[in-house]
Amino acid sequence: MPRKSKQRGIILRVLKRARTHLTATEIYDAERNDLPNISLGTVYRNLKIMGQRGDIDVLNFDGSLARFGNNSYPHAHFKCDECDAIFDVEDPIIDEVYKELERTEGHSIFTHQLQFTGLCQNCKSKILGRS
Amino acid sequence: MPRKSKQRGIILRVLKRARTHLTATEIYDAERNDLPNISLGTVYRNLKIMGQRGDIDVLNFDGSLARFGNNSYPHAHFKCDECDAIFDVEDPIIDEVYKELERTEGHSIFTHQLQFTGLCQNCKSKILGRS
DNA sequence: CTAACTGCAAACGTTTTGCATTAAT
DNA sequence: ATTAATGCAAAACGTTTGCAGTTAG
Repeated sequence: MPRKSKQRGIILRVLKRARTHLTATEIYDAERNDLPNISLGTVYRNLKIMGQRGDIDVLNFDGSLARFGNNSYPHAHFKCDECDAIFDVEDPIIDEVYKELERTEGHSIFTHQLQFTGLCQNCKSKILGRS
Repeated sequence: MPRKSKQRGIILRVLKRARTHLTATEIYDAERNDLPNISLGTVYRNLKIMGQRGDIDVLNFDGSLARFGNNSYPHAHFKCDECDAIFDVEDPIIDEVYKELERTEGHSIFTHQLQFTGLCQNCKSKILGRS
């Protein structure tokens, strides 16, 4: 049975406080403020466990990895092409989409992942000028 | 300006013939039937080019990479948890979803990627018994 | 002839793993 | 006391890159 660990607790705190999704190395760096001796291996081990448990949100945009804390409730992701920040956005996939797809395709759907890319509000005004 | 290459042509043929999406190494292995001396580096180089050109479909499900030929028209993907095969499925995200999200979130959306997981028709009947 | 493309092998960044030690229960 | 979790370092993995030679235009 799993035990509590200071290291895992702090990972979750780091993720909850972050404004955007973080890579393993960014988490590692942040966590060293509190636990200077934590190892990157431990961060990876815990992120894996927490991802499997569903405690956090594991995200692969292009082959690099980012994670997110407090897997609050269903949401999709938006990544800005310009500044690379990742935002949570409303998820338009509802039960009826599952049902309709299951009907047309014949598979049984359990989960989904939805990602958008484009320009975030911030970068948009920088580029287009703040009219 | 880009030139033709036997290697790149065969990659596309391999992808078009494949029943499911392939990893770089699988493509490499398949291609060695025709070009025994092709190198894995060349496969990666070409997959990258073809992906950028939009000739093929580049897919990241969990940190591993799969690709798909003949980027026919917009579709979503379904991966079977049991047999790991990837199927193209109908994409429920339509223009109006973009518009609605842009309105509520304030970002400008250019692209999206949508992936489902679950049990494919085949594995479902294997597991549940062919009633 | 030019330069895009190749094969090869070395290098790279990310993630995983083995092992002896530490710490939660 | 038991054994999950750790730090450390080495290894594994997928991918990229430098280079000299080849090939398409």
